[in-house]
Amino acid sequence: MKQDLNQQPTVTIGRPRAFHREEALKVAMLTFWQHGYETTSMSLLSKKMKMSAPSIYATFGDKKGLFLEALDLYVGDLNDMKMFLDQSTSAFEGASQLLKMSAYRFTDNSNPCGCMLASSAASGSSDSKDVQKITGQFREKIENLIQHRIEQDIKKGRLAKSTSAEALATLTVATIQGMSVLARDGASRKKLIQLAETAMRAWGSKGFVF
Amino acid sequence: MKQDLNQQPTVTIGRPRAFHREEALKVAMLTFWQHGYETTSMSLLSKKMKMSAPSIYATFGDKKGLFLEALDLYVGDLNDMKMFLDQSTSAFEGASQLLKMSAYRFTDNSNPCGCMLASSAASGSSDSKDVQKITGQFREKIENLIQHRIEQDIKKGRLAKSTSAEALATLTVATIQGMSVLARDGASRKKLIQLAETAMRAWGSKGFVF
DNA sequence: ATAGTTTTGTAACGATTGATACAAAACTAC
DNA sequence: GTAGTTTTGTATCAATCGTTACAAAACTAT
Repeated sequence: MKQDLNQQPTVTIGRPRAFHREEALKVAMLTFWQHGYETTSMSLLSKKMKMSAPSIYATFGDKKGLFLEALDLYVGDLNDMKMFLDQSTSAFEGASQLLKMSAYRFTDNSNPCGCMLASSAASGSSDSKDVQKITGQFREKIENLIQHRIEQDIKKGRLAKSTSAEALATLTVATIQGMSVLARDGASRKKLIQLAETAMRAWGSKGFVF
Repeated sequence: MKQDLNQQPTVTIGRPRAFHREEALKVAMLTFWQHGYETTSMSLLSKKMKMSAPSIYATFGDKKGLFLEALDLYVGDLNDMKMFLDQSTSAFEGASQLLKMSAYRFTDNSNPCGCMLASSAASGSSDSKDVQKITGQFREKIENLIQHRIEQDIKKGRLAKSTSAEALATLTVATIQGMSVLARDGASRKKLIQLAETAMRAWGSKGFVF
């Protein structure tokens, strides 16, 4: 019988940790979300996470490793997003919900404004090119999920054969990322919801052929 | 008779400058555009501009002053944008052209990818809050210009009275800013043009009531 | 030629950057 | 109690950050 390697031992050896890994990671996520990857200093992270620098390095490797873990935590499991889209009554409904959820998340007072994926590595020095690339790959994956969901509806005849799945998927992602910019400028939730609804009008009448 | 105070003297006193102010400023703009405000170092600027740090400081004040001048150079005169919108045959046509011009500019090989306004201060440390605010104010001004142009068409009956000028203006700005994100991810010009056209579909049939 | 003015290049400033060396501390195992 | 293991806190590393002091250089005016 196979052992569960993810299970951590109930009794650990050595001096016990003074912090909770997942909680500290969440704080790091929020800090990067607020201030960006390169423009967040280790000293600020140390203060916010209430961990000394050596503890952070021992736990997460280096700054880049910490950021990438924080980014994974922010994005979550993309399979969940895929399932959400698949279970939506239509591609239109799924994309619409995605936009509205983004509008809510980007203006949640208990979080920084906007989208961490959009802002935290929007620009940076040459040293951070790889990190910028990773955020772009996340966007690409999300766009592909949406595109595939739209293609399903086209095949089913739920959307016109002439529909460009790529164009609508691109619009959805671009709207989310643009929404993030406005959210960071201080745009209200109401305004972002209105933006979500307006963008969905590009799909045609409620996204139906009939 | 009034003197032209903008005219600089043909004969200057002291040691002549070894650089061309406007050319150096343009290089600074391109560097900030590529790497962002806080994530561009003075040493990189010094190298790219081919000016020593003291020369940069004597000419532009400090890093923030240099960035703000570079940002003004990037944005250009907003009156020009206002005139462009006013002279467009319709608000729809004006916004459409704006999106397509953005798609071109954001994928121009002789420039960095994307929009300097969108990426250079998308996030930053607490020290750069004021700079982030200024980029946001530019976006707000641009959105207002578009909104007012739409309101003109509504008054003229060229757009339905039920049209939300704010919603369409917000969508336009959000699309441009989202387009910038995709451009920096490496999206093709063709894809961004398609995005521009798709977003304009939210206006309804060619933006006409009739 | 000399004085006055401005820019230049060098060389450095204190502060902060990401990252570590090291020993005391706090635990388990035997 | 002693050995072994891991984390902690302190103190610091070299490098870079934005910025500036200062004197030599290059010009104009008289």
